[in-house]
Amino acid sequence: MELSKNFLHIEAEQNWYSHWRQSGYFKSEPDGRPPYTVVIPPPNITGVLHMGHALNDTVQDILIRRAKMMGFNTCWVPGTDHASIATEAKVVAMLREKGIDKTKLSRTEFLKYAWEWKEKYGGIILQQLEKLGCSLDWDRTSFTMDTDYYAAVMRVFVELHQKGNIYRGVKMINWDPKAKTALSDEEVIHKQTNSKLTYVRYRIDSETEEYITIATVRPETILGDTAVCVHPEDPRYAHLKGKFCFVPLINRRVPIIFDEYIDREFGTGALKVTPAHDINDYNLGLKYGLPVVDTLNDDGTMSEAAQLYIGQDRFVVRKKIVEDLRQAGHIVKEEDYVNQVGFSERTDAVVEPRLSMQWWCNMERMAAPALKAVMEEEITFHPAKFKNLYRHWMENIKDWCISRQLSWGHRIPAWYDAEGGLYVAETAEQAHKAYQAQKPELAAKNPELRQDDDVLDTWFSSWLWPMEVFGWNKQPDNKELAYYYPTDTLVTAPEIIFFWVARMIMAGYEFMGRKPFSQVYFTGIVRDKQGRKMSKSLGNSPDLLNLIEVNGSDAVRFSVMISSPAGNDLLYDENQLEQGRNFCNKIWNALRLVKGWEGRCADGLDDSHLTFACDWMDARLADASLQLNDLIKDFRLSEALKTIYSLIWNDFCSWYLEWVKPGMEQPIARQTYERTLSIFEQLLQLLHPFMPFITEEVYHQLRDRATGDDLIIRPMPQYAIPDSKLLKDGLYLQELITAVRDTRVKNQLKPKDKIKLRIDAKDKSLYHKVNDILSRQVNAEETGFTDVAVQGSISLVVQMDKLYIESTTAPVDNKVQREQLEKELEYLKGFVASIDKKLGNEKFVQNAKPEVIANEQKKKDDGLAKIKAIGESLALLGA
RNA sequence: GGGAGCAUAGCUCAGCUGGUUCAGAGUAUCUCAAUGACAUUGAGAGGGUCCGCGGUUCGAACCCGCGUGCUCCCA
Repeated sequence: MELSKNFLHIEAEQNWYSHWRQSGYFKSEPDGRPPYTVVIPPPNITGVLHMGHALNDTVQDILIRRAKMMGFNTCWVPGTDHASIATEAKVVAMLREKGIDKTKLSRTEFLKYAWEWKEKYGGIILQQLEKLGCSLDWDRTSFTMDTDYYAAVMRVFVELHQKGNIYRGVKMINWDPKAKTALSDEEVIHKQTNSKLTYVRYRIDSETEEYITIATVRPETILGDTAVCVHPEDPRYAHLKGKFCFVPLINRRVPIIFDEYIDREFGTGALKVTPAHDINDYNLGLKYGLPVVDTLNDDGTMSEAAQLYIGQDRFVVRKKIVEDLRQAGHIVKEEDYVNQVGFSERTDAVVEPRLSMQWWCNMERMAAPALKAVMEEEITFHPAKFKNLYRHWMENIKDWCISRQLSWGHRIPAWYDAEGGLYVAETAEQAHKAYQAQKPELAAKNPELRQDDDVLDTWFSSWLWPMEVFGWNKQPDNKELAYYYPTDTLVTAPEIIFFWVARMIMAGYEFMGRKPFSQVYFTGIVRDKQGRKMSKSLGNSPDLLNLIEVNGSDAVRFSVMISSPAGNDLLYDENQLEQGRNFCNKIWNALRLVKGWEGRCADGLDDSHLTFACDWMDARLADASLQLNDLIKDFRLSEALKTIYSLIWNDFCSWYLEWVKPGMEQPIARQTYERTLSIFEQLLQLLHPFMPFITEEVYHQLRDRATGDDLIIRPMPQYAIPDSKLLKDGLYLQELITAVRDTRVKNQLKPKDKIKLRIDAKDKSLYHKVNDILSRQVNAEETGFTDVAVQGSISLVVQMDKLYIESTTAPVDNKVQREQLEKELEYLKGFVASIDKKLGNEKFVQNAKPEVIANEQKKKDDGLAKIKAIGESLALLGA
């Protein structure tokens, strides 16, 4: 059958993905082989595939596919995350479009819509992973709100509550006024923002008209002020000790307090204190017993307590109040000011510090073993630099705010009775039982319990991922968990090292008593050409599915991997995509070439002149393969891909195939053909984890395969360390060919002009082996040895050998050659002189290692020999 | 404010344990090449103050200090 001119990726991708899947190659069951397990970082059900996933999931697929060929029982577990805030926001928006107001729905009704939404859209991202070629075990697909998973989250909550690590309390939290929920510290993104620093004067309560001026970036919070604070040693304010002042507009009389917390350099050195709306002010309030006036509603509008502007948005009020203060003569000045403002990770609303009753998880006890595991490399981080970051966070770990004022998620398993009594239990029945046992009278009279309205932070479920996907909760000693846990490699982004990685490690030790994974590989962040992070809001993320459709999955995988050094950010550039596409084309055409020889195979043909080529290519294969082992072990995947790329394009296509290629219409020896097929197959195998589709397709095009002979499951050969002499000889042959070609071009010999090549070499053994190849590659009609200079020829020197090119067609231009040789001679003389200087340096000879000195001596000898050879050639020219 | 990292060709980056690997790759640029697996190609060329200044050393892109610029994390 005729091969198409180009690789047709769309057909190949559909074909092979379904073939792999139907053949059960992605499936894993515990057996006698060693396992290699990866759990996917579960993408949000709201998400669509973007460049970040492409990078992250390609890396995982590479690791899995390679491990599979290495003989491991590989298991890559897919799944999705329910993503409370993001999903709830999507569902609310969808309802709004339908004209439905969420607040008018009961919880049950809302959840019905949310589940419908999940069923409809939640699987899209998983289907997109198929397009990328991901070899996930689809039968194991998990979701963080599956029934069993949900139960596991309940159990964990109750256990930690019993251990005293989970408690309920009022604290200052980060409030998202758009989503109307608490956020953890990790969900707040601090951004530099251009603000205004407003100087406002407060009248002192005294006989004379006296003022104290404070500076603030949040004038709307003035209405919640309950003190003004200055530094005790600040001479400017020493006279105000014991005095009071009036909050402008509302004339609240508040004390002037003195505390060393104040930065005297900032603003005027006087700080307004608003305990309800700033964490530091809150702490001051606690210290000095200040009242807390909460001037904001949960949606970010002013509350009744503010007295003014009630019901108006905080940002509107910020402008209005400055105007009103100005009218009243309280504004001293305004300055431009750049500060850090917290934004909600999910809704991008400006986060409001707010006092609130929430559920908390104390992490200190769980942090200890988790920190130790990473520091002592029970779990290794790649790159290791993230260990520091991790340690810093773990050593300063704060209580985790785990409640969210949302409906979509795991509802907090806490129930309250009419008297406010609390019952934490995995189920409502258990809670009721506890209620009846503890308060029989009340329970008889008033049997109803009210469940807490809040749900848990999403990460409070995903931290159980590596254990719960194998059914930990239902049966902690089950066969699967025993076999697959701890998993091998977690591949994720450094952005979620605290959110997720650290917490999974803690959960692993806490509930399984063992680490959840052995290695963590942190990929970089995908950026655009200008170095900006790819994001939906910037719109600089290309449409991945479209890229795959146009260029092919392999080309996309190539493009994200080739420029993704371990742990560094990836600057995505479309011309890498082109490089990937060209690479596919190159491989495809190598296939077309080799296939073209199939019908020209001849038995009994002497191919001894090609033995060198095949032996050398085998050695290169072994050489590269051993390098790959090390690179992949260290997660240097982009370098690994570069190594294979260069092996295929340069060694195989540019050199090897040219060396063994039969002449036009000429037959090829069957042995050479067979060896070429075998080499090609091995190259495909090395490349397969990176570019699975084209390699599988070409593998099948090369030969007729028996059922089940698929590249994806072909065991990787073990390569022995190759003969270094062979490798060196190959390089030397390349150098010879390049030098002669170069000389031809410089002397204006046309590619088709025939030449005669005469070689003056001390060691002729290599030439005997490669003469035929050399002749063909430089288009020489004759190649032979000589002991003397050949008159009227073009001469060149390659390492220690002198070569003479005789041409019948082109005139020999002495001048070009002379200049060239003289230039080289000059360089060599300088080179030898510099070594002489080194060797003449007594201190060098005394201090340097013997092998370094020997090497210098050898370099000098080689240099001198070359100088001699060039000198002879020059003498010949001068004649 | 605290901490971490980075700076090598126009661009993106390798360069491990200090020594020749005359500092490499890919890409971009320039020149040449048209029946031949592939122009999605081939053969070549040019392109570097290894950020600056000091120090250690026989010897520094590499180790140390200071400076400059950029990035990230935490508060």
